[in-house]
Amino acid sequence: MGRQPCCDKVGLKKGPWTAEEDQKLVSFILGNGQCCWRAVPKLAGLLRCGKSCRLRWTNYLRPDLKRGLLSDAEEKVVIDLHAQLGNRWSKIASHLPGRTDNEIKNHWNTHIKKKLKKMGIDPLTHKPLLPPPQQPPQQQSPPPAGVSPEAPQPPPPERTKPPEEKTVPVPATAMESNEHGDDELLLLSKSPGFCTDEVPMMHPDEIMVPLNDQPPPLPASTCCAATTAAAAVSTPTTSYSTSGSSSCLTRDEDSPFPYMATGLPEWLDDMVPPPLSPSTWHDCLLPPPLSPSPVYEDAFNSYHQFQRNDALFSSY
DNA sequence: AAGGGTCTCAACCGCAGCATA
DNA sequence: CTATGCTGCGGTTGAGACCCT
Repeated sequence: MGRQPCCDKVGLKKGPWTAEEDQKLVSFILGNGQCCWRAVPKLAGLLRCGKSCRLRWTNYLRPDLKRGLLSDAEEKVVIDLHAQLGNRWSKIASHLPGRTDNEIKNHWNTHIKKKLKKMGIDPLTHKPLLPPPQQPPQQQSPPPAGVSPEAPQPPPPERTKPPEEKTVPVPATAMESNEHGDDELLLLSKSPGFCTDEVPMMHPDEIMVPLNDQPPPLPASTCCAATTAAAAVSTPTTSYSTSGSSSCLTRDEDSPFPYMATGLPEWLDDMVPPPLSPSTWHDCLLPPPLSPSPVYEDAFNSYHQFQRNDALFSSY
């Protein structure tokens, strides 16, 4: 009945990851692609459970992550989307390429919540904070600036699904703030909505690196197989360029590929081991799909779309 | 300079829904 | 159809960094 347990949880390490563990995990994934997380720790020689590996990769090691604080524009998008979706961080994150749900959640709790309270806005309801006691709930005052007047009540804090959310509506304020660029926001809203954990299963054979149309140039020192693979092992949402023109990654601090912007850590230099043979994967679990993934073609096709989105961000 | 308080964020926990045998 | 395992997600925690007195 059922499946094999993912891990026995006995003798597994917990707590902060060491550089050595990071190295093992990155090395393994760059060399072998992402297959079943359950099998990763065993194959990578890690005393961690697959869940922990997945989290570490998606929240910290993924090469396409942006680092640093959210920009004002990103913050605004988060606020608007939160007004629509509530605490559905993964959905919100899917609209912010290079950001993880965990990162957005943290930023919300540590920065945005305070900011909104300071502005007299209830971060839960996105309505003006009620003045002390004896106040009937749900007053009808107009919504504050930056909050969509038509934004429905965010779902209750519990994990209940909002009534309808097939298409995430573009925040009205964002739309209004961009009269001539509606299509760009629409594009944003229609962009492949990948949650940060929804990294497509990949195998090195699947990695497709755009060769024409000037892909983002890599720093000379990092133009190695590892870097290329690192750049390619990413969700389609990350194939955008953060620069407004051409396709160069010029803003280091905003680079979706932190290792590219700052140079790969030394330990990545001679990383990328020979990939596991399919039979090794087989030994562990299912064989990975070996045909080229159309996902990355789509990603590359939407390359310019994201360039436009970036322009939109900078116009806030 | 030291001690204490506050803040930040990586990582863990546990639940819900889905997949599979 | 049922039992069990897996994955994804949101909430929470706690160690380290930072700030203030």
